[in-house]
Amino acid sequence: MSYHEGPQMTRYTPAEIEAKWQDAWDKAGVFEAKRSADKPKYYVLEMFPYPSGRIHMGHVRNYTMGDVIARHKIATGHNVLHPMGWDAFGMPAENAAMAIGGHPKEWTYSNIADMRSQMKPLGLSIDWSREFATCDPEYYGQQQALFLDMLEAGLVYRKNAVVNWDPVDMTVLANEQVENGRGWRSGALVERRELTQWFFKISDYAEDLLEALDTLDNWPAKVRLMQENWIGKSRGLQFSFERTDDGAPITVYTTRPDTLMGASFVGISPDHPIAKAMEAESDEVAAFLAECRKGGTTEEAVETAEKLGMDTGIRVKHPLNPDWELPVWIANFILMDYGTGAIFACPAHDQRDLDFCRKYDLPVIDTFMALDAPKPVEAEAFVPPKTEKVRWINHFAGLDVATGEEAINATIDKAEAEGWGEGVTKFRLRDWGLSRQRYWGCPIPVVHCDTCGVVPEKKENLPVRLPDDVSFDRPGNPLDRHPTWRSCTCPKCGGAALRETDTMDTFVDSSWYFARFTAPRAETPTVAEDAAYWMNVDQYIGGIEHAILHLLYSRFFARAMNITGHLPKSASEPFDALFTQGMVTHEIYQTRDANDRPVYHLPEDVEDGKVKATGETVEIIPSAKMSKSKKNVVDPVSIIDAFGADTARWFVLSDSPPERDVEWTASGAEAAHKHLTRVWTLCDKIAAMDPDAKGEGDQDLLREMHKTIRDVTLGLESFGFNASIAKLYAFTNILSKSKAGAAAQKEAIKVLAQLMAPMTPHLAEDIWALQGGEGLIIHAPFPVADEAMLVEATVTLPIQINGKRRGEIEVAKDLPKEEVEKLALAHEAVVRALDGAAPKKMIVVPGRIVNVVV
RNA sequence: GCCCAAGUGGCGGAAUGGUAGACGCAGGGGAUUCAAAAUCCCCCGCCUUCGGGCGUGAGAGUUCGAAUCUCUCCUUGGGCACCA
Repeated sequence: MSYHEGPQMTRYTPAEIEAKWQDAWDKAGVFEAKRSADKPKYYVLEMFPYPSGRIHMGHVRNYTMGDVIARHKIATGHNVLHPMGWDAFGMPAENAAMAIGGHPKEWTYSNIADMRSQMKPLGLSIDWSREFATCDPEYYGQQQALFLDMLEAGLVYRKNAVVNWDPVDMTVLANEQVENGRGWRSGALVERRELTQWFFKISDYAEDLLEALDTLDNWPAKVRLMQENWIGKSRGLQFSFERTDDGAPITVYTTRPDTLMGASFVGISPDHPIAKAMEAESDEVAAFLAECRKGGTTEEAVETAEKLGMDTGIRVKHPLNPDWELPVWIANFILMDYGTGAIFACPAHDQRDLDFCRKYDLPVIDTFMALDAPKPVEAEAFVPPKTEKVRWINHFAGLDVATGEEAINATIDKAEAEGWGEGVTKFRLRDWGLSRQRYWGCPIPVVHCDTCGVVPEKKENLPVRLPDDVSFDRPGNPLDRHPTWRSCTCPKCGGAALRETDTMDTFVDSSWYFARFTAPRAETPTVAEDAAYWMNVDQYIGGIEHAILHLLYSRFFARAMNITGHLPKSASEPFDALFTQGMVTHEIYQTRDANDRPVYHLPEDVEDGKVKATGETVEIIPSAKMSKSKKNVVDPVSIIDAFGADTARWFVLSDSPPERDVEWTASGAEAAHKHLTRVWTLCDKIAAMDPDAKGEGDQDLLREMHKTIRDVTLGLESFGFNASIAKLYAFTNILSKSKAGAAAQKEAIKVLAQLMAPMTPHLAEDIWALQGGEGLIIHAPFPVADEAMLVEATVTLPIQINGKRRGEIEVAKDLPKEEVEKLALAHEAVVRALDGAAPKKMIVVPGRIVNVVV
């Protein structure tokens, strides 16, 4: 450290300075959000975590991004709300109780305490006074009040729906508890079984939720597209097939009515009323339906299951030709939830129908063929885009060459004119089933009374609290078998009644927490003035895995909360801007045991490709999402202990664009730390300069400084944190080599600290203090680039020949096109390429490029 | 099976129609040091007959010009309604 003159250099000791500044922020209460009219408000929110007990690098990345935004907004004069809470209900707590004993409540609250203490050293700009957990009775009691208001508003109802049923454990299983069609604990083959369950009428809002996607300009296009596809608006034809017996007609819905002449059979869902009626009378049908009900409830399980069918013996008449009879089959791939639960199959133009027809030897009839290479369908269905023109065979509306779209419209028009069918709009979106047959969730606040039926609990009796004395030694819902909890009095007649034992889906908890943060201690779900002031969330940040369900449910809830008076109309779209960040990944280190089974090793136990303890060589598997089972995890706490929070923060932002995955590498973390040490040392060096010392290149340094301000700011405003950091690296290089005078260097290092402050707030505060900055850096106005310093007199124009770069010329910024052409033609590379001939064409894009076509 | 993304040097990535590889890691060379660590400086896509040629998962297309736009395919990741 003796390579330059000056006082004894200090060491960069993050442990000391980080604690010091966190303490200073706390004392000054800088992150406490208060309503005030003097500044614009800014609400930044990261998706709140599930309290698993340990924070992981994904959390560090997520919360650091939010923190960068929050700190930048504070520095640009905003009144910032940046809260934190816990998505605390859910299955893992019950699983832990089953596996290791204890109570979900104790497990959860102890995890929250652990995670909070791991999170605090990161120095996040969080208003901890607003913290809550969704399992706090103060929170879920308000959620129950919301539920009652929604019930009253007609947004909640009960109906039957299928669940995964474990016939051995006699319990409902979550999708993730079904492994290869078997229950995770019992190993029994899972069945689909119907239960009466509670639903939110999200389908009432299908059209609105779809249309409003267009207003979400600051959401990723891919998220909007995913939601659009999920809502799945379609226009099709609904009509009925008359039966040849005297049974009621079978109503079908199809999005491809134009293929009606290619109909092969009519298919009904195993859950269709006709199938169910037959089940009671026929052992054969009952056995077939039992077969269809094997397997889980997921769409994936249903769609990838082997296609099964059974001829019901029922025959129907083709609507266009009463002499044409079609068989009615029960088919396991038809969903009762979509359309009418019945279809007609056109195997020539639908692969699924074709597979089915080939298997069961049903006819395949072409209805149209390609214009260029017409050939009958064999093993592959012919499914061109609906916008492609095709040649129709025997089209009943007289079409010859037309697109699918045109044919669909013609068919619907014809059906409506002739009165045998109508064009209808349907949505793929189903109502939201919120019932869960589990303990650790928000109790649904209704009672079942023998005389009054289903009765809402009175609001003054909320919260309906979960009982603490429960056990998890048996499968099933402990609320069901609790000796006394269910007993209550009917709010309506005062007679003896039983409580509902279903609890709410945890997605309900996370569908309004953002609104609760605006008034977290209120005796009502929200407070009008606070909601009006803080909503909407200006920037929401979270994982892409929540692109559909969580975000769609939250959008629905915001609407429901508006009509029940808990949110203003303007908050119907609660998230003004959304950013979906990528995961943190790491290589996987694997060896094999005596039985050739894989054994995984923590990164900290591996050195130079060998297991430290045994010297075994590890196999390196490419980076994947950090997971405990693969042991490719790096504990943020140990990184903070080794390098400090600023290093961890700097690294998770530096190496990859925020929306992409970032690979954690030990060398990358060390490099980040090395860089921060370098900035620290540079600060010391500048502080030690004679304040009056003159130098050379002051203007150049300041010019670069202003360019850096411009570029870093742009990065901060557009989630280009990695780009901002690259510019900060570059400017640090320039500053450390600069021979400028003391005043310019001091200005430069202070601005550098300010630009770094959102990412490395502790280091920045320390530099600011050492360089005599006024107050806390977090309160100092963010630097603004001076436009005058950004203007360049000349510009370097690349010269291309046939689009390939072959040279460059330096020209005045506003040199006329003709002059540029002359200079380009005089360039030696151009002269050589032309070899005396005239150029075919010249493209001059002022200030950008010259392209000579020869 | 269906829906949505992503693919660029040895590695992470930059450039969103205009100089491909900014910035960082790894690597190589040098300075400093008794030596090392640390630090500092320089080099660093591939091939080359030193003219240049090739190069952004593969193949085609649009354009004066394509990593960027279009189509087909391959691979990887996310979601599929009871994981959160």
